[in-house]
Amino acid sequence: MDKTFDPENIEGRHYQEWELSGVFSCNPQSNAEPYCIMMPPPNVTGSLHMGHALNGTLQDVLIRYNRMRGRDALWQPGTDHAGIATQMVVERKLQEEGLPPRRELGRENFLKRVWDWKDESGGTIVRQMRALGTTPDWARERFTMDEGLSQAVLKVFVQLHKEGLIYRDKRLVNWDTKLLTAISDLEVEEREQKGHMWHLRYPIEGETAEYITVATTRPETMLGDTAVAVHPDDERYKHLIGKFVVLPIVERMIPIIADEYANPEKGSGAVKITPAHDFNDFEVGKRHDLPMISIFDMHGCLNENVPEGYRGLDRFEARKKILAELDQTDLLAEVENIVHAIPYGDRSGTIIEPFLTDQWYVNAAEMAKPAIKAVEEGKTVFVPENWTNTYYQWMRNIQPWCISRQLWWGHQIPAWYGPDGSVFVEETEEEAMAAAAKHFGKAVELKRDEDVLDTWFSSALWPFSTLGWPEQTPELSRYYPTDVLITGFDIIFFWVARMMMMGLHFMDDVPFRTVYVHALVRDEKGQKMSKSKGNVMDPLEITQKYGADALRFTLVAMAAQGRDVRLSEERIEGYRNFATKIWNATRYCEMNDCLKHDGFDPASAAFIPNQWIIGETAKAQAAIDKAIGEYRFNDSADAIYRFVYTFCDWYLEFTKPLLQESGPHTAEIRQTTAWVLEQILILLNPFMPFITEEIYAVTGLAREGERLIGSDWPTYKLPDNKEAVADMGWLMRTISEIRSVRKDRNVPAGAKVPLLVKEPGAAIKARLSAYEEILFRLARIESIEIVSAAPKGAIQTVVDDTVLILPIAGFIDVEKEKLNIEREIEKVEADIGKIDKQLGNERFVANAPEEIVAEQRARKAELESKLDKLRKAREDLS
RNA sequence: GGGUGCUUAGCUCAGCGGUAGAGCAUCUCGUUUACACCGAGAGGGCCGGGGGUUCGAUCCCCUCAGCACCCA
Repeated sequence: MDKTFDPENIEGRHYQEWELSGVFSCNPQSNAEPYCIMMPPPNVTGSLHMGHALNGTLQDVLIRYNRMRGRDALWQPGTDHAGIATQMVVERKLQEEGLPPRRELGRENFLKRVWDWKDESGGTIVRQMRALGTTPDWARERFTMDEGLSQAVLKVFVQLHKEGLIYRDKRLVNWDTKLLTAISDLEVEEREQKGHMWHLRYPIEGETAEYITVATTRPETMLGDTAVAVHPDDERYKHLIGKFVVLPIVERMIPIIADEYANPEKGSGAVKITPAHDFNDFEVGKRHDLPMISIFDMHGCLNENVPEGYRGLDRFEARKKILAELDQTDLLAEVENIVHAIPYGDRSGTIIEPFLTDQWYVNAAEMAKPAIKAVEEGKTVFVPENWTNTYYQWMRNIQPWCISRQLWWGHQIPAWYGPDGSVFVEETEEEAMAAAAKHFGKAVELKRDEDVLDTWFSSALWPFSTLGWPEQTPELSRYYPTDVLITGFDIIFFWVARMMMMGLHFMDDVPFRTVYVHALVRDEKGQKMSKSKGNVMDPLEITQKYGADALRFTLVAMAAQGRDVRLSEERIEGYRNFATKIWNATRYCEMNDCLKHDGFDPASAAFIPNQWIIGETAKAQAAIDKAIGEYRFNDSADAIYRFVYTFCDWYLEFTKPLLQESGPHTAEIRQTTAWVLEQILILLNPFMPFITEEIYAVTGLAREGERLIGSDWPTYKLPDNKEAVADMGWLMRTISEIRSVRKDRNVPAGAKVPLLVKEPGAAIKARLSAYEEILFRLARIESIEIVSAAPKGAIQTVVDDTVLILPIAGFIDVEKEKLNIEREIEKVEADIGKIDKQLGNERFVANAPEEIVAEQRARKAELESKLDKLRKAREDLS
């Protein structure tokens, strides 16, 4: 074996072997209990970032672990067509290549180009996931625009429409003036910005020099004002209600109305109402049956509904011009500097315009009801559970979901319009024609709705559409509901909530039993990684530099519940070193002929250190099981990490001297070492699949054709090993204490010293003799002698209640030594004082659990014995 | 404005009613045939402030301060 592990050379090879071996595949025919995870489908043309790496690693740990535990594991992979994002990329490409924009190109030609782009770059992210060592069932990979999934979309749309849960409505939407499409309220990002509040004076009709002042952040919308509202109880304005103002510039007469939306505390207390361009005003307009005058076109430029001089102006130019004109006519009362939130499109980055259009909506409030109930009843559980509140809060205040997008890339809405505008929603054009013929009494020409559906509409079906729905496939009945969904909190609303709604409606059961919500990956300073900040870490570069195992282990080790992952390269380097450590431990095993354990039964181990390390192996396994079962990924990583260090630092060091020459336990030590090494490989495999697989192969621990990925997760049946734990605990404490004393007194590392033990009991005597060789080597001791008193100038120290004496007079300063002991005595006295205070408290003794009281009494006795010995040691020094 | 987190060693973070922990960093030592991508040892903490509950609070409750994020 080489001296260091070289991940780059072996990762690709092992991955290929795994994939070809077929272990990634689920097996619907098997008798094993199924275990299923739906991969959140990444954007088909995207590339892998750290968020994907974290998400994928956690899922892979669960899948590998459960596969090893004998479950029939299905990790369903796939990609999402990402309507807006993908269409934007292709449109930008057209521009770069000097080609005509999409509307000139025509729908068919444009879509062909998008598909070309999808074919060209579509595999990227999926290939990149392989570099991480993730093991989804690639053969079942799906794409949201696959035929089957598209069929599911049609069926769902049509059925929900027939049930009245999807409907067409004219209302205000969030309109993106750059992408020229509606977007959902979730795709709008509010950004705090400095701006102005302009106070405008509107002349009252029929009065000279009487005005009502309204304040607005968007003066350009005044061209669409159809009322001024005041609060019904506002004494200042009561006399004006029912009168009219003359809208400046436009010269339109608009009423002064009473509505509680007007807030008397804010500004002048009067507010302009523009029902076609503000969500609140829209509601006011509906209440008062006001006209809704739309003044913008889809590009955000003023349309024919405004005075001639303003037509065609961009909304922000119009603002300047209006302010100038109002200022000139002395109708601009005041300009106030304020900070306010402005809506931006999360994709386009442009300011979103509330815009009055016809769109398709899902009655989300209705569909949310069962989805809320399911979580209330515990059918789906969030981990960490506080996300439940976030889910409820959103679901209980849910707005109609606008699902139509004025795009071409996506699922075209299955709605056809007749000559009179009546709509026929059917899965196919033929059915729509038939329905229309029935409606009109004759065949008519129909025009299909040009719009497509929000991408999240199709991904909401993912947990059942990927399993074959609407066909009743064996997979559908076997794997739905899935076991767990692993996802980031940023898409709880976008995706998780919608899957809940669709799953319950069409499958009559929740899509997943558990939702594990992980945090965002940030940089080491806690900043969100972004290309513009230049702080992104590319998972592939990291993988090349440190190995996929190191990255995976780091992500798992840092995935504590409820915390963001602050990733630093140092940490990754540290876990790369951990991998090297295991590699070198294996080399040691190889050199010492510790790679075979044929027929070894760990329960039969006779040598105490062997019993102990075997017991520790079982403890590590139990800790990993517990941690993974509770989705405490960081704890699982910690458990295996610690165990590997215990094995290397203590067990291997204990047994080293015993392997130098043949003794009564040599054979069993070799077998135990080999056995524990193999257990480490298995237990670590879900976290670090490459290095463990490689070691398994090169050491010959694997039998012909066997791979760790397909091996069984262990469970151990072992005899009680309390004695071994006690012995080894004592041995480790003793060695550490002697090392510490030597170091404190600057005894040269190479110098061997005698160890004197003062009047030990029978048990300690036995230990001293049993582990003599180990003590000699690890504590650099040359002899052990039982004595009844310490010689002059020797160091005394107490382990448990045994006095250890190191006659190293040459290295010590008696005065300093006295101080050392004095300090130690003070510490022990303070501890005893604390316990005395507790035990002296009647209420403690009466109320505290018995075992706590007993524990404190025992501790006190131990400390007193120690104190006694320390005092004697102090006397000996003087 | 409403909500949710967070505040523990120099840094990044675990822990969470009963003796304060890890990694990294720092300091010291290291010709021991696995490993310097290493080992051994050490230093370093009013567990954000204040109140309460409790025999006992870093942990539970209230409150204040600061910092994040989400929703309006």
